[in-house]
Amino acid sequence: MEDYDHVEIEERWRKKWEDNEIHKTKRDEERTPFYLIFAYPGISGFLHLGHMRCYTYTDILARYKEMTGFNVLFPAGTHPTGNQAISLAKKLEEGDQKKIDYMKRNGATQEDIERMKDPEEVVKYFNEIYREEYWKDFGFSIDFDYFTYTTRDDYKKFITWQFKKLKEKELLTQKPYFGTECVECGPVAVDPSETDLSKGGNAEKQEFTLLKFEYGERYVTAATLRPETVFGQTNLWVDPEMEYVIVEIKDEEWIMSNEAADKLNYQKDRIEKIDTIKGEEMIGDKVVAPGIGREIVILPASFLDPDFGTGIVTSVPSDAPYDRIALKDIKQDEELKERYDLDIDDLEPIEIIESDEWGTDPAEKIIEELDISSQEEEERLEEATERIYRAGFHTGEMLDTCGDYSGMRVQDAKEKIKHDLIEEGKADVIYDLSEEVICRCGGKVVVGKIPDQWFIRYSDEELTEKSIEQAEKMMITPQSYADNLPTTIEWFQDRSCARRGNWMGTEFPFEEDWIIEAIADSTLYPAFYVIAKHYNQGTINADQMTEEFFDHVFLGEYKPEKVSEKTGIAEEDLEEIRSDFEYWYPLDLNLGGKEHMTVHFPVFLMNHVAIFEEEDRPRGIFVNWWLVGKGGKISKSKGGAEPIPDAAEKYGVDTLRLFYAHSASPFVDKEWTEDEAFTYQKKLDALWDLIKKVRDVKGEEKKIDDHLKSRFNRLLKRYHEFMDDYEIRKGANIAFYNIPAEINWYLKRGGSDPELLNEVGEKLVRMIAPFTPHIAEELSDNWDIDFVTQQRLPRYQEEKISDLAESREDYVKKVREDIKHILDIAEVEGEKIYIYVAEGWKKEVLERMKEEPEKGMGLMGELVEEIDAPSDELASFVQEALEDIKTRGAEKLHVDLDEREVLEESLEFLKKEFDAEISISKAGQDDIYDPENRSSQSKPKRPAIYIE
RNA sequence: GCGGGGGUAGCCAAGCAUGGCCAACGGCGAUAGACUCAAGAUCUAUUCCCAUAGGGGUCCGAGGGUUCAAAUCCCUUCCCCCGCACCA
Repeated sequence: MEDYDHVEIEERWRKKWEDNEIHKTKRDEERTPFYLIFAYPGISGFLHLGHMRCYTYTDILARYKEMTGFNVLFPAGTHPTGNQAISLAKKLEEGDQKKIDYMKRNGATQEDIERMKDPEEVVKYFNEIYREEYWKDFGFSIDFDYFTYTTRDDYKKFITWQFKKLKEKELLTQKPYFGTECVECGPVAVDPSETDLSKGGNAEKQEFTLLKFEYGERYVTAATLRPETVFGQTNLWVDPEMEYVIVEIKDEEWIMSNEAADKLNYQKDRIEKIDTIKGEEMIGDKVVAPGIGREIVILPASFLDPDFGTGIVTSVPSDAPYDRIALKDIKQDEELKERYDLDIDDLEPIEIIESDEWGTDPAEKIIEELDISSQEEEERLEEATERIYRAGFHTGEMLDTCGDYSGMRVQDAKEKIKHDLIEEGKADVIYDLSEEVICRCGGKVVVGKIPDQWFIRYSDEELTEKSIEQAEKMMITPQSYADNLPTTIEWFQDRSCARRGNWMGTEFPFEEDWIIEAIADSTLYPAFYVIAKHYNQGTINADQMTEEFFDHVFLGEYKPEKVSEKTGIAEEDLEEIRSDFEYWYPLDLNLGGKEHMTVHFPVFLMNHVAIFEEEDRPRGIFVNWWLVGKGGKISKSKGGAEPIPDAAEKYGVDTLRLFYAHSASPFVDKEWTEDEAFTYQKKLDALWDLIKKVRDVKGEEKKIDDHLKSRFNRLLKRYHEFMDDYEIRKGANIAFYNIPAEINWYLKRGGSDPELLNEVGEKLVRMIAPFTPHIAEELSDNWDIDFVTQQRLPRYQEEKISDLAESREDYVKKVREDIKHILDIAEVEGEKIYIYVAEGWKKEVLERMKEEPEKGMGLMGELVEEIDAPSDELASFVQEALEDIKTRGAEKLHVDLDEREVLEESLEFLKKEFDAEISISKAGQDDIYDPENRSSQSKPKRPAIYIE
C-alpha cells in the first residue's frame, strides 16, 4: 500500500461516490427512514472552518445512521432571505475596494465580481460555492437533488401557503410596533454583528416614561427610566442656555429639546413644532408634577444633553446621586439664586424607597461611600446610579410617602405607576436608543412606530402549550437545552414577520410591499425539501404549487384527482410526492449552532406544531457550540480563516472531520489551533500504518486473543451506545483511540492471529467510516470492499466479551507496572526479577470473607480452624482484607484467575519488556530463592516481587 | 434585570447525570533517549511534590457540609462567558 496521501485519496473517493451516485436517496418502504438537516446558512459571503463544525456533525450522524441500516435523507439548501446579498451587490457596484479584495482573496474572478453587481447573481454564485467547494469538498453525503433556496419561485409558493395557513389559524395579527429604522432607508437591525450598520451595534432600545408637567396651558416633558420615583420629585432641571421647542401633539403643546422633537416625530402620528422657548425663560417657574399633583420649581442645570430624553430632567435627589449633588451645589450658589431669584433653601429630598443595602436615603449614602463631591465625577456618578437602581429594584419597598403605592415592592410599583400615569394622561411612552446608531447608508437610526406591523402570534396559549408538550417529547441534545427549550417557548412573544423595504424574500400575501422576514420563512422548510426534489426533476413547476397542492401533500386534504384537476399535476406524480412526504416526515433531527437556541429552534418547532399534524412534528434537535479563534474570532494570522478548499487541501478533509468530532465536546466553544489539526493528521497517518501492520502479521492463535476479542466487542458495544445518543466525541474516541490502543497492546503482548487481526482491522475501518469516510474507503480496499460507507457497521458479539480474559490482562498490566515502578526508584541492576504469587490459603481466606463480610474479625475463629496457615500471617492478612472490604466492597475480593498460569504465559512478554530473567514461584513453598523474604507480602492478584 | 453556560494540572480539553478502579481520557508544549549526516519527521519514556522496593503527600476557582469515600452530591462565596427578539 502507498503512503497516506490525503489529497489524492480524498479527491478520488469523492469522485467515485459521485460517479456511483451513492448519496442519492430513494424512498424504500422496507427500511426505516431517518431524516436530518442542518440549519441552512444565509448567503452571507464566504464561510470559514468555524461554519463547518455543524455540517460535519450532521454528516457524521447521517453516515452513522445509514451504516446502521436506516434509509437516510440528508438534503441541504441556502437561505438568501434578507439584504445580505443586496448589500454585497451594492458594495461591488460602488466599487468598494475592501469588498473587492475580499472577493478576490477567496477566489472570485473579475468576471464574477462584475456579474455580482446583481444580487440575484450573488445568490447564484454562493449557492455554487457552498455546494461545490464546501459541502461536496468535505465529503458530505448530502443528496443535492433536494437542493433549494428561499428566494426561488417554488420556495416562495411554499412560504405563501404557510402564511395562509397561519392566517387561517388566526395566528397572524397586526398591531403597532416600535422598531429601529434608518431615517433614510427604512427598517434596520441593531445588533452586534452590525449587518445593517456602520456604528452602534451594541445600542439598546430603551423604553422611557415621558412625564408631563403642567406649565400653564402647556406641558414641560421629562423622560425617565424610573417612573416609580415620581413621589420624590423636588424640582425640574432645565438648561438655561438651551433653546427648547414647543410642539403640538394631538391637542396639547409639549416642551422639549429640538432633538427630542425630531425623534418623537417618528413615534407619534402628528407632531408639529410651533414655537421655541429659551430655557432661561422657564427658570424659577413652577410646574405641577405628574402623579403627585404638587408644584415643583424649575431650576437651572448645565449637565443636560439635548439628545438624551427630552433635554429636561425631573429631579429626585433622594434616589438620584446626580440630582442630589446638583441640588447641593445650587443651594450654595448664592450668585445663581440671586440671578434667577430662587427661594430654594427649604428644598429637601423626599425619601421614597427603602432598600436593604441603602436604607431610605440612598443617594446621600452612596455619595458618602464613593466620596463623590462634584457633578464632574461622571463615571462614579454613573456607577452610583446603577447600584442604587439595582438594589432598589430588587429589594426596595415603597415608603409611605408614596400614596396608594406605599408598601409595594419597587418592581411592582414601577409598572403600576407607569401604567396609571399613562392612563390618567399624565405621562406617555417614548423609545430611544442607548447610544448613537448610524446605518450603513450613513443615515441616523431612530426608533420609529410602525402602526400596522404584522406579527405571528407565538404568544397564543394553545400553541405555546402544545409546543412545550412536543419539546418535552423530543430528543434534544445537549440535555441543558432540552431543559431549557420549554422555558424559551413560554417566554416567546409575538414576533414580527414581515417588513417593508428592499429585501429578498417572499412577498407577504396579505399586503403589498411587505416582504416576509428571514426568521419567519425558515421554520417549516425541512418539509419542503421533499417537494423541491420533484421541482428539480421537472415533475412539477412553481405555478402548480397551489394551496390545494400543499394542503394535499402536507395535510392529506382533498382527493388526488381533485388536486390533479386543479393543478394539472398527474395524479400518480401527486401520489408519489405525497408518499414521499409521508415516508420521510417527521424530521428526526435538526442540527444548528447555539445562536439558534432562542430564535430559530423555537419557531421551527412552533410552526410545525401550528400547521402540521401531530405525527409530523419534529423529533430531535442537536445544538453545537462554535469553533473560535484565539481571542474570539477566527483570524487569518492563526490559520483556520483560509478559504475552505485551501484548508481542505492543507490539513485534509478527514483530518478536519476528525478534529471536529474529537477535539472537544460539541457543546463547548472550541478554540482552533493549527497545531492541533496537524496532530489529527498524524493520528490518521498512525492509523493508516497500524492497519497496514495488522494486514502483515503472521502467526497463530494465542491466549491473548481472547482479550482482544473481549475488549474489541466491549468497545464496539459502547461505540454504538454513544453514537445512538449522538455522543459523537465519545464514539470517535473509541474508534480512533481506544481500539487502536487495544490492538497495539495485543501486538506488544505477542498477539499474532492473522484471522483475528484481519477481522478487527476490517471492522475498525467500518467504524471510522462515519467520521473519516475517505481514508476508510481507501483502507477498506485491503479487504476488497467497494464503498465501505455503504456497508453496515459491525454488531458486537456479546459472547466474546469475557471478564476473565480482561481480568487476566489487567493482572499482567498491574504486575508490569509494579516492576517498572520498582525499577524506577530502586537502585538495582534489574537483571533478575522474581515474582512470587500468593499462597493458596490467602485466596481461600478471601473467598470465605466474601461470603460473610459482615462478620468482620469475628470470622477469625473459624478461619483459624479451617485454614492451614501460620496464625500471625493469617491475622495480619485478614486485618488488611477487612480494610479492603471497607473501602472497596466485598465483591472486589473475588479472585478469578490462576495467577501462575497467567504469568507463565506472559513470560516472553515480561522478559522482553524488562530485558531480564524472570522467575515465577509460589510463595510459601520451600526452596524458593527469596533473600529478603518478600514472598510473605504477596496477596492474591498482587504478587510479591524481588529484583536484583 | 431575565434566562443560560462555565471555572480541571504550563496550555487546549475529557470526566461531573449513575461518588470509589482519578494524580484525573486525549492532545499541545517541555525534558530525556532511540533512529538519523541532520531534522520542524517517527518511536519510547518522563512531565504536581517527596521517596534507593511497588509507598506517601497535596490537587480539580474559594470556603463549608454529607459520606467509610467527593473533581463528581448539598450549601455559601468569588470570577468569567453567552442569549434577550425582527439578527442569520
